[in-house]
Amino acid sequence: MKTGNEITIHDIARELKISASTVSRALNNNPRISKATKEKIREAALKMGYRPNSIASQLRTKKTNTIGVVIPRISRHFFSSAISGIEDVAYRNGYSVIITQSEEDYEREKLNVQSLFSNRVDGIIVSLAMGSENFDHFKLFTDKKIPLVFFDRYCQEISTPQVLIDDFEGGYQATKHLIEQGCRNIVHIGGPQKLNIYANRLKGYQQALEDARIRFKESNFYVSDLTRKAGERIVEEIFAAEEKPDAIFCANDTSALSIIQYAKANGIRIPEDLCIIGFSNEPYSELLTPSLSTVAQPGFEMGQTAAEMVIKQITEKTIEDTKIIMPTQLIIRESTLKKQQ
Amino acid sequence: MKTGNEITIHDIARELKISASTVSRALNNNPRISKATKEKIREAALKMGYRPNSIASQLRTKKTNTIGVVIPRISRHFFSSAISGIEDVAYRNGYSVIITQSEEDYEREKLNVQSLFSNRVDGIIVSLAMGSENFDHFKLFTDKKIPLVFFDRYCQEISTPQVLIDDFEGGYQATKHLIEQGCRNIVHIGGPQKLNIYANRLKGYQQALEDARIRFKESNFYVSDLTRKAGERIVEEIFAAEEKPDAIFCANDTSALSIIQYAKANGIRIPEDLCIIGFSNEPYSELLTPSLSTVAQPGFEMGQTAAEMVIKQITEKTIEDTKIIMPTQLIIRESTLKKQQ
DNA sequence: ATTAGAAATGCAATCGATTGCCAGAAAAGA
DNA sequence: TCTTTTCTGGCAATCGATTGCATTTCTAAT
Repeated sequence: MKTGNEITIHDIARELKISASTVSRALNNNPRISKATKEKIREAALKMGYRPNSIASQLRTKKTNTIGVVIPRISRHFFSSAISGIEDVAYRNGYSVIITQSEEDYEREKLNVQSLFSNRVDGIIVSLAMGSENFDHFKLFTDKKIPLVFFDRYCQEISTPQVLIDDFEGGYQATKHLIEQGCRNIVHIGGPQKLNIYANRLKGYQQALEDARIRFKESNFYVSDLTRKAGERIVEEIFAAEEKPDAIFCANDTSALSIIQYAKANGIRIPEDLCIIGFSNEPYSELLTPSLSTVAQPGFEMGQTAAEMVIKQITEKTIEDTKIIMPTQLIIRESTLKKQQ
Repeated sequence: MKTGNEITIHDIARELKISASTVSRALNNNPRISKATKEKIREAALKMGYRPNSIASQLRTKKTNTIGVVIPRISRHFFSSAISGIEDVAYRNGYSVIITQSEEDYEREKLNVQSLFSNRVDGIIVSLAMGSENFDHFKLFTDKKIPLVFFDRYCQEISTPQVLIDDFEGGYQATKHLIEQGCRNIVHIGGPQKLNIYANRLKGYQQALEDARIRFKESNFYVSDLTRKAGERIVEEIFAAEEKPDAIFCANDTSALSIIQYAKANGIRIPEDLCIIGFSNEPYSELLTPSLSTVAQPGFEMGQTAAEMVIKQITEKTIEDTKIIMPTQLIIRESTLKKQQ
């Protein structure tokens, strides 16, 4: 009871007139300690209210049992599901999780990564910010061979495990579905093409057009940051143009929402005049009127997989370079489902 | 360069032929070190790629600069906003944040609290799980005088700072608004009454009725866990009964959503036949058709305030017992706004 | 030139748990 | 009975940064 208040293994050792090493080993269930002694020590530890000081242990073992997470924003449903998946796996394996948000900002992402490094996390899971231009901040991790796993939004320049979804296929299916509904003049509102996910959704869209022998028109492709505001701006632009589209495939639900609201306000009938499909299956998409067709991403499972991958790398001390691609699921709702024609 | 790869203050000291203490002090900007030396040391540190080992520092100073957070679930918009508020303040003050989810489960909450304690967080911010029956796990913190702040859902038995919203007033305003719309037979669907927030919303409802000289009927009050499922069950029960209500005040938006969907499916007109108001202003509530009236909570600001309070207690080493009550905001939308009569 | 006093820096213990190596005791074999 | 193994357990160094106290160096005053 010397040290302030905190009970240490030394206090237990003194109490039991044995050495601290024995206490440490007993509590870690080391086979070198006899059953009887272990029992005695555990009992004393419990009685004295001992709580291991993980900081001390971390310093000595150079393991923090902590996984860092860097995501754009926690409030997006896809990411909060992913976090739940990460936590699920992490806690079951005895890891804590430190979550940080970049808020789509490069500087903030950099700071977060540095802070996680200083906190000596055993590994990190990252989904890039839209604003990220440079990836040097990850060298901190790759140089020291600290496991790094990207999910959803990754960076090609760094060879490290990735958990992705099949954005190409998602974009393909969404577009194909629109074509099957009879749409021919399909606009695509995409995100920053620096990000793999948006580039692939575009490719899927283009491929579906091509397979249906519909020519891809540059003028039918818009890029934005996919916020609601941007959606509102773009939809006005679209409908101010000469030729009106009969369908819009948005790279996320947020911009699809803007379109729906614009359409409703301007007497454009959905899906009769205009079909709309989004991406991500935000919780609200099924609640809209008309309900929004979209492409679902398995957020929770992606989080789980990413966590399993970092933990595997941490424990096995192997830096692999596996890439896991998870399937998307086309969800058809009212916004694209024309009545039997 | 002895120790593996990691640069320590000793490496810098050796390089510059000075002592490690001087390096430490210089990097901490201690006034006892001369400007010239500081400059020299900082330069060397930068050049050598030195990264402070915060674990070592934490062990020595017994400060982790980390705040733990325990919330029911990250996916609820109110909580993710609160987290953003917490992070905002925390990062600006040099703290990391460890977030854990109880998923409304008592056992999980207990585990999370214990884990945060073992991780030696400098303080914790908690919003209780619905399932919490017992609060002994917080003794770990209160006994050791580690700052603990409750927000939104607190526990009366522990005297510690709280950041709350004015649930009474929120319930009162919501009910009063319904009465002003001409509703007289108002049902309230509340949450577990163990939780202060739901008990207070009920009280506000009752007070509003009383002030309008409407008798509170026990049969108009339902308790549930406020999930969508529960909402569906209850609404059927309500409309199976003899006397139909002309308004329903739900303690959250999720159950209000169930009601709206039931009403739409059963030809009950909103707001003409039935007014509905929720609580929390989930992002989807404004997107519903009809859009849902609700009571907004300042989640982000509550998070900020809670974080400021823990940090204040950490730095000033005072355990106060302040209670901050933040205002709610009634948001009137289509689901309660009858046309001019 | 000398020395009190201030300024700058160094020494060594410390935080608490872990672990390689060593030692005593008991068990087994010769 | 004596030597060799096998078990248990202890000693002391270590992880890297911090800090009270001691020491050296410098400034300035006599």
